[in-house]
Amino acid sequence: MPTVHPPPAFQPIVHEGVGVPLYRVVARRLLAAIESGAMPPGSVLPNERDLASQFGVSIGTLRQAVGELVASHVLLRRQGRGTFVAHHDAERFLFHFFHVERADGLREAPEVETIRFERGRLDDDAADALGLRPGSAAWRIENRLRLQGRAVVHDRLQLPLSHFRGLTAKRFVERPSTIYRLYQDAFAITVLRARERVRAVAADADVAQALGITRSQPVLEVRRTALTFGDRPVEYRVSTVVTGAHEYVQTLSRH
Amino acid sequence: MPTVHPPPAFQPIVHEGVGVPLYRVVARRLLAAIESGAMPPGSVLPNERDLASQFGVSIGTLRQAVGELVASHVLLRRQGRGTFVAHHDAERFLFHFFHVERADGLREAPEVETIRFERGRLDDDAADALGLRPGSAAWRIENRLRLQGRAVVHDRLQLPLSHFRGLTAKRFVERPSTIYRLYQDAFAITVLRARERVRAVAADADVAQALGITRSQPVLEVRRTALTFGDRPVEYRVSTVVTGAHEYVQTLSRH
DNA sequence: AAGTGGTCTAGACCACCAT
DNA sequence: TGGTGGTCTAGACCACTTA
Repeated sequence: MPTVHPPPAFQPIVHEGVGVPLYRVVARRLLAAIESGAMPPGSVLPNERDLASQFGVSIGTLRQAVGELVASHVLLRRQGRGTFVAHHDAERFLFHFFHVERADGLREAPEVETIRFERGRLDDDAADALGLRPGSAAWRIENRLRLQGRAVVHDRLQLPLSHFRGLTAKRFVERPSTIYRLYQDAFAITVLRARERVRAVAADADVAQALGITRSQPVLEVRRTALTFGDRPVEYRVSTVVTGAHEYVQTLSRH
Repeated sequence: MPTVHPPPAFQPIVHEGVGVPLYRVVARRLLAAIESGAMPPGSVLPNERDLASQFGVSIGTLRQAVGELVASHVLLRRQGRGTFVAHHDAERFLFHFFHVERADGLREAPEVETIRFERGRLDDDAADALGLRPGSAAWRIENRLRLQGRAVVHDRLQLPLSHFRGLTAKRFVERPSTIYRLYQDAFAITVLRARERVRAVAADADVAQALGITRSQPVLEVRRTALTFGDRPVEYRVSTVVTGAHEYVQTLSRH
């Protein structure tokens, strides 16, 4: 039997206009192969010598191209093992996309409990963030996240139906791993990064009930737009965080 | 006349234990020269060929060392001009350390107005963040920041006296550029990055008065620890942000 | 032992910038 | 025009992983 994902054979690079560095052309070719599904998340790339000769470039140039994609978390290098197309897992989610931790610095993956799942329409904010028309068909999902057994975060997700056709409550709830991993495995959508805008607001009745807090208590409201390749938005969510025992954490300027 | 900052001559690298890559040894040497003051912020490095031969390494290895320091914002490369020791300016501050912008995405540098400047003592939080004893002598400073003429942020800074000896209200207020630039020029302290922890709280009387808002209105409280070389903490500040017209913004996972 | 990525060399030539 | 960093080559050898 053939392997499930035969690595594509890359054609030598010819000229591709002046001013564009060769390594960037190579990086774009690799990215295109990943986006097209020819090299799915988790799959291994041909080794660097082979790749370099397929592209007709030196190994140094090939490494510079791969290095760019590693820096943007599209690829993952593991010495002695190979280079892999990055995929979502609990660790990556925790590190890159979940920025709530206990006041004393303890980080842990949240327990997610889905409290609402229905077909609906994008509200104005979501439509704006996703670049779609308000009222477009969408999944509307609410989750409650617990840390150390305590309800700390309330999430309202809006997913455009056009990207997530065929999603069901059952598939959503019974996913084997994180939500972003589900996007990736079931819909070939890879979340690479996200923009977040944070405000302080008074908890509304909905959130207060879901999190068991007093109405009008100050809470963080985090509005996130998740992006895939080419910075195309694929998910809009509003997270409400009860701060006090837990906090929203950022390290500025690491890059 | 001699130039103000003659670039130090670097000695060839001999062995430096196994397992440590050569380029990392070179990077540490450069960093040490910067930390020691031999290459002050804004100064230009010798060109890459010369540096490589001083260290006795190939230009590729030298470039890899410099590349690491550029990635961590210690150095700055400008093609055709040279490699420079990074220094703080309004642009860098805005980009790396000021994450408040108008709800519609407009970013602008804040107008800073100092409303309190006095000698005092570190409180428990600041002492903990700075790794010093509570009650250590410190400068305590309060600023009000305006955006588009509107008071949006209230800052409470605590600076350990030991690092900022000789600071005066006059020097602080009449600094020619940003606060971090003052740290750098007057105290040889370069802020490289910062950790921030964000909570939603009700505005206290102090803050409400300074920002002209109602007491108990939900506001963001951002507690920042600013770090220099070796992740040594040098400043602790609590910023209170009125969100609504303005927001706290983050882009996750760029790196 | 075989295969992978990681480090390092000793160049050549290009693109950009100041003068 | 001369100097800078940026790109690219064609290797050699090292360190790590797996079998």
